[in-house]
Amino acid sequence: MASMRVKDALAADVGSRATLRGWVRTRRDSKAGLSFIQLHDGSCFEPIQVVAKADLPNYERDVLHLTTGCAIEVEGELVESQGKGQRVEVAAEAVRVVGWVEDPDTYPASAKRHTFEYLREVAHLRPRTNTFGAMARVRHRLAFAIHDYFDRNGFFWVHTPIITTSDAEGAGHLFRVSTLDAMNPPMTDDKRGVDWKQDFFGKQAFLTVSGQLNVETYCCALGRVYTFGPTFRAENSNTSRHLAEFWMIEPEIAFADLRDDAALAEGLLKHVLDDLLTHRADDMAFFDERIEKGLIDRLKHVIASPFRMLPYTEAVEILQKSGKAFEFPVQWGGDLQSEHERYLTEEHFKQPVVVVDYPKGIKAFYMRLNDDGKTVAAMDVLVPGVGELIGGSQREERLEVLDGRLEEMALPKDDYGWYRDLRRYGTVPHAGFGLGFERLVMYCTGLTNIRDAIPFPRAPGQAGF
RNA sequence: UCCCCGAUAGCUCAAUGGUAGAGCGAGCGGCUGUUAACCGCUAGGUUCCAGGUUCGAGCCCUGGUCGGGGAGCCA
Repeated sequence: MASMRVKDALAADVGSRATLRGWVRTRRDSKAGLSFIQLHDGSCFEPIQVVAKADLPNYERDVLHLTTGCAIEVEGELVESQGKGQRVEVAAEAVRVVGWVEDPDTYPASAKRHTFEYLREVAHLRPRTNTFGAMARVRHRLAFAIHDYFDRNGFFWVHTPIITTSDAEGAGHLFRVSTLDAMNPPMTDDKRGVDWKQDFFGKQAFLTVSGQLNVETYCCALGRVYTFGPTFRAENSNTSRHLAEFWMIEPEIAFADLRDDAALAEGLLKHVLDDLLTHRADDMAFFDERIEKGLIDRLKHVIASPFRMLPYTEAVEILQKSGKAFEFPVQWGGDLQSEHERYLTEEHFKQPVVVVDYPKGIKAFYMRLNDDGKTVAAMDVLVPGVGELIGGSQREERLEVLDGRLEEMALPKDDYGWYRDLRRYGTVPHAGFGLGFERLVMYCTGLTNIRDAIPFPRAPGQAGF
């Protein structure tokens, strides 16, 4: 008989026959001559209850020794449950042990509450817990919904490179990619440094920090494009919101300005939240009950209300008039600190806020200079609990202005040859943003540490598993 | 990288400088169509590492390592 997944068994008609395979979550015995086994196989949040009676030939030998984590195969009939808590259960006719837990006393994912800190140390077993099973399914659904939204709106997924030789993307420290012998690298003739010409790519290479510059080229040909892939930052940042390896979604739209960009961000977020609540209602109910009370209502509120657009200059005024004693003073021209962003989105507006038109001095070279000459068409989408979920901008499409910005920031024009070409050959206004996927997962689940929003987190000093 | 806090049983945590304990988990037994089951018993320890102070250190001091919270950088 073909095996059935728990998800389908829970929805199947009473009287159906089923073979189920999965892992034991708990076992409870009754002296009435039967054992209850909660079996999960990852297909959905709920486990299914298996009722194994004492007349099974291996009841004494096997069933009574099943512990949390054992892998089993159960064959039987789906029957109406006599107990409360579940509609159907499996009346087992055979229980086969596929894999035992060798020492139940030290099984790292035993049937008790574990802290997230501890579970990070057993990242290979934590997917068996409620929380991390749910996290994995939510991640999948969010990724699916993102692709779905873009596809429906005429976007094309562009696969930008992971390895880049452009060290000028201006977004933090890079991880070097090299095949040279680190102990004894070839040196230049003057012995002053490593001779990168002899390296694999004939020049220095790194892991990408952003696909933006690359995706802009396809934007200026296909019109609506996006990237969705891993990105890397070699920054020594130790916070609950940063990873050294994270996934980023970067749409780029042609013939568009910052307002179009903000509208896209809002449309995308609302679509994926709605899709998630619809398709992963089981996991979301768990996050709502156990991780963050009121989570579902919060997300529904976000879907229902328009995002608040807030020019940076107004944000500064609000902060200055707030009467709050901030650790860092608020003044026009400086970047908003975490505490400022938190105040705006968590206390003042209590909803996502799109801060736009930042001072040019604190933003990247490629952001479009506004007519005031002081600000650039940049935006940050700030959300309660997570902070900066999205960072984006309208790109500078005027070659002479772009060159002026490069010069201002002392960046070598020659390094931006192909990027500048886009402004020389049929340039158009265009805009885009970067959405941190793990931050989205945090925002949607209520998880408060980004290391719990990705299967295998990479952070300074952490790359086990 | 900076500031603060922490590290004791498989896990979560107690323990005036003087015999290292509990809850959960685990094993065994009891009870029960159970469902975070319940009741009883039992096992389980190089107190993170290296030094130091002391008659005596889980506790005090110094230096590491690792973890957490916050900050910066950002997504």
